[in-house]
Amino acid sequence: MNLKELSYRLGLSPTTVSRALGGYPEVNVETRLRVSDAALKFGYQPNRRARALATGRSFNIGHVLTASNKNQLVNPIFGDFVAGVTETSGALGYSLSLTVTEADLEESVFRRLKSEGAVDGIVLQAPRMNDGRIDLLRKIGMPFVVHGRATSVVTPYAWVDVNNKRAFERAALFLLDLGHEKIGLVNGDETMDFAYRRRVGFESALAARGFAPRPEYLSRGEMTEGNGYEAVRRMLERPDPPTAFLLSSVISAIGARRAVQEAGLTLGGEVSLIAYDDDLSYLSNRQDVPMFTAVRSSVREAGRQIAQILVDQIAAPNGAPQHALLEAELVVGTSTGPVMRS
Amino acid sequence: MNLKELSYRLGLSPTTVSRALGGYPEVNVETRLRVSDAALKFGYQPNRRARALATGRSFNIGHVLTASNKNQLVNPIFGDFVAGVTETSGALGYSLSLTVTEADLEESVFRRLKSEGAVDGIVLQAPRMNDGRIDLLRKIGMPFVVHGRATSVVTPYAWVDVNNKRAFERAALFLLDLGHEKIGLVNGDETMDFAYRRRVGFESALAARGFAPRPEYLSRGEMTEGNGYEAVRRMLERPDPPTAFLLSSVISAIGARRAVQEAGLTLGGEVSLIAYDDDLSYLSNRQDVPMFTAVRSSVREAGRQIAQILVDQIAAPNGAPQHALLEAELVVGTSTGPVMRS
DNA sequence: ACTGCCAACCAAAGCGGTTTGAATGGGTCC
DNA sequence: GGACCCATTCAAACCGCTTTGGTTGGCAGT
Repeated sequence: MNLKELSYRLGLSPTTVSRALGGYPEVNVETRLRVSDAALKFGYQPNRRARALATGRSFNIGHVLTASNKNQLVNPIFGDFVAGVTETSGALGYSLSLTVTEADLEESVFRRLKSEGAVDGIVLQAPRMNDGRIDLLRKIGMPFVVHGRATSVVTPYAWVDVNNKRAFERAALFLLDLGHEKIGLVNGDETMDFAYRRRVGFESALAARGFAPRPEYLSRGEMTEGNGYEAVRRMLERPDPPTAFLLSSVISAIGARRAVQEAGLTLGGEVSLIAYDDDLSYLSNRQDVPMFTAVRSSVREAGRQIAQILVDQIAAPNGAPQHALLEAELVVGTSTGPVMRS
Repeated sequence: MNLKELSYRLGLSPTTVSRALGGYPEVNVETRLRVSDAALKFGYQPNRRARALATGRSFNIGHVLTASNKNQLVNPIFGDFVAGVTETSGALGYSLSLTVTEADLEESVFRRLKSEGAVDGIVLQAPRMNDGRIDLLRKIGMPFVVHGRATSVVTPYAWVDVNNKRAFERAALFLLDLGHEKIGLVNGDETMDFAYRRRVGFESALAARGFAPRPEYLSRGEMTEGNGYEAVRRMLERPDPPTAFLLSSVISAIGARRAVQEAGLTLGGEVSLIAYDDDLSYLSNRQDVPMFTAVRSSVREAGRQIAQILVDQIAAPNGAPQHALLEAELVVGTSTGPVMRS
């Protein structure tokens, strides 16, 4: 069932039927009703491909996954993030279109998506501190919203980010207030902007209490269970081990918990731990009393806001770029306690 | 830059340019070269929307996420699975288009995707034992491939599945051979087909050794860390606790590990544990000696195969439905050991 | 009765490709 | 020299919708 067929059956022109369904005012109320009844009855849905061609919009928003051979890692937040984006974009009539590429081909993929007209806008994930993708997208005129920010990009762009600096500052101050002076930071890959900001927040808290950061208490890397385990194990093996840890993800925190337990120590006792919690659905830290004390911000909610901003941006490409800064909440769980003097 | 413009600059008709780029034989070699050079030079890419309309194909494959209000859970394998699908489908010229919907609206979403012509085929995830979606998709003539199977659907359809029965049978036999007679099964939601098959495999192994399944050693539910923890904790609190556990996912296995450690027991010592490992990239169990003894099959690889089969199916909708049964490997890690008599 | 206006509807021109059916022209064969 | 073929190329139709720029006819105003 297509428009021509439907309009023929109704004894109307395709124009009128299209307008009736599109909600245009120059259609008689009675006619509009007749049309929408018939559309329902015959199960008519405008063909998306034809609509896309006629309107010049694809009703797709794009998201590019990069997977180099070295790094087959899928971002653990991917699922929840995408669920959030899709939830909102879907309600606004857009679907999310995924592409995978080698990391070094990402820019050519953006160019292709643009010249093919495959997507109307792009969601940019995991910006690095100096991320060339932002300028590229602007240059080729592709609407986009960044999940995160890129410190060294100065021209304005649309973004949604968590206040990572403040979150880690608060977390560190919380530990310092409990008397912990030796705090290990198990950070993400610090070429990533969020990881850089987290370290800045951490060090700013230390400085506020008169402490200097100690390089041997810093670890950076992919946020996997294994890396969390290794980092904490190594630091605990030091002659002067940290009494507390700040972890960049619940996943690495799980590895940290393993290392702590293997060392015969207990969380919330000899060792305190605060994790950054993206509120992933399959790794819930939302028990009555959370297992991990955490700074928490829902990555799913970030996805929702990004979709909304992106669709706005597509509708008004020349409007001022919107952005949103989400504050993480500090939830106290069982993994922290006052420092124990030995 | 579009076809008309490009052909004008080349002094050729759109027809010839289109054919030259499309690789049709009736184009002079020299002309073809001239055309592809120019296309490269001007950065010409056929407009996807126009191509879609002309060919009647969208070059999208669809995947529908369901998220009811009760169940906001994102399948933990989602990220890796989607990465696998996209990897292969992308290489074949298809992108993956995601939609989210309330679970009870899923069928109407399928119908809409069909009548809108938004996607050329669908990847169906997480089939239940009696899954109406399979018959629906067949009925509306939408090509699809199922990730998993649906026991009570008898008409043939395309699928890729792991031999879940065999995997759990082997895992259980391995534990039985170590002398474990009291084995707890922490299964997924048994309305899901894979979970059902896993239990069948488990019980078949027990039967082979002359044991009957004990309902108090069975737990079913979402495969979260929390559920793994709870299930194992409860079973360990029994007067006659299991000496070994079979877990349906590494995520619940992580919860299980927590419960075991809290009970003051050690994995591979008083308690053995085997997990089903989907080989998720952010929860790697691929150390030199894996942490968890596991039956392992890469969900990403399954995604790749599904994409290939689906694209084949789209090209030849009337061909016999292909399928693939993947065998899981049993990898021995540190979480299992012979039963300890008390 | 004539003009002007407005509500309602429609024909036709795109959108940018692919594909059908035909045209062109040089070479081959007899 | 004429018929035939084949290799190339092209004009035009088509995919199914949106949108521009009318057209129609009834009614109010004078």
